[in-house]
Amino acid sequence: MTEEKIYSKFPKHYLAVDCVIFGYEDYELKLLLYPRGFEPLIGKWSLMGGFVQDDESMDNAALRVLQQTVGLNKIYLEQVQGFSEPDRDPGGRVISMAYYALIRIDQHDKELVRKHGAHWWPITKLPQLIFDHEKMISIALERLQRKASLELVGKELLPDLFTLTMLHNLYNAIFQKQFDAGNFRKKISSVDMLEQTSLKDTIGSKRGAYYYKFKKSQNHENVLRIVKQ
Amino acid sequence: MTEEKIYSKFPKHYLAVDCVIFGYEDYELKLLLYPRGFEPLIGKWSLMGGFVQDDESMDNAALRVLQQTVGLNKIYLEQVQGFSEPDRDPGGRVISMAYYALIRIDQHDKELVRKHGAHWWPITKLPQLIFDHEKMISIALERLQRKASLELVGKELLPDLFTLTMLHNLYNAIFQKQFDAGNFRKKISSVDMLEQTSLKDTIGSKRGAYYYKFKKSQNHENVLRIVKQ
DNA sequence: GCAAAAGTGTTACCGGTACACCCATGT
DNA sequence: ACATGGGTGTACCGGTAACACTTTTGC
Repeated sequence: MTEEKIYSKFPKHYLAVDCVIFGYEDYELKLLLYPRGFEPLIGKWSLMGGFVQDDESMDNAALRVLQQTVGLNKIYLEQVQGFSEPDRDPGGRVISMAYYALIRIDQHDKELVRKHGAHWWPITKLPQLIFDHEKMISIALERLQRKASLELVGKELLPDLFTLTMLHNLYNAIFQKQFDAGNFRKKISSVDMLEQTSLKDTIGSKRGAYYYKFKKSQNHENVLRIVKQ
Repeated sequence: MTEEKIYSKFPKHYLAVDCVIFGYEDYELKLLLYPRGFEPLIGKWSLMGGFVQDDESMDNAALRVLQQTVGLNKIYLEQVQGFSEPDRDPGGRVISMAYYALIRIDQHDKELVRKHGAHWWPITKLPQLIFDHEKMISIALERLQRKASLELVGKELLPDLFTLTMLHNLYNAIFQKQFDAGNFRKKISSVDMLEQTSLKDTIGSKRGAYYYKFKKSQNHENVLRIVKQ
């Protein structure tokens, strides 16, 4: 019994993935946006996306798109939500699955990104976007915030070595608020996930701040609760 | 410029929705499952599903499927996650979006359900299921638990009038644990969402327990935190 | 010495938890 | 009267938030 025989009376649809690509730079959470490369709405700012192929899962489609656009292949990725209003794309009936990705701005392939005309936008000053991409971003940000409040993100957004102040600033950027420095520090120390190194950052401060790194064996029992849910 | 001209070089896919239908009865959280009606794996237990049509969103496809299978048209519904492994369905390449629904077991069309051969299964004693449906269920349950810990579910699962004990038992069933009765009661009272009626349930107890109902204007500011996230 | 960032300590308060206790009523 | 579930009160404990304070170093 072939596929055609079984399901052939049902309609088929174009299926896309759209990636909300988060990065962190200059005390700001940023998003990588692209000028759309084809009609309709060619040239308008857009999330990077692509169509799902026959032999790949949506996760893999998103990874492939990211590989092609930022030149990285080990990327933290999370499914966000499906978008399927019949008229969401004026170019045709396309169902899209939104993903969010976390990447290190300093690690991605800048040349590749430049060639596409892409640009890192601060999350607080986004341009107008096509279709339902703004909605995708706002839900993706909520998801990132939830993850960050439970899990200690940073591994995906900061350099291998980082100071607690850098982590603190990252969290301020993610939640758009000022966490108390002392309390934040204590909270972080209470979960046993970071390892102090003997190195110090002497650029950002006079006294110097110890660099930390993530422990190899992540202890997933210890959950943070940076903000109340 | 027609749809064909723009996107025609990309593949199309079958797109389905599968519904995790939660109900509550006899102190247990239950799931409505169906014997699959066609090959492959005909007769095996399965979530109720259906294919997305050209002119409907996935949400509407799920609502249509629910309408056709339990005979209700105002149903609480939430998207769970997309499933797209190329080989997840041996009958063909089908991407599926899982949804969960909350319905009142006493309100649905029992005759319609019986005709389909469907059965309400306690969440603790599920049969083997086809494809990745067990995964869909476990994620849907997590989502339901999260919603219930933040929002006070009950409107969708209990009768219009209910006692605090009934709500307590519902929460015990959802979280598979025993909440302290006194503390549960206080927590519920602290969020201003229920209205005490003058009626009493005199069947379940000798003293009698007041019936409550949900207030018209839900105060979404007041969030519960039944369990820590 | 002073400014500036790193890092520690202190305290008051709030909310969760455990559990004891009283209440109303049918038998 | 007593068993049963409904409903209330209390006391302890731990986490959180606000904020004062100390440390180190470059200028």
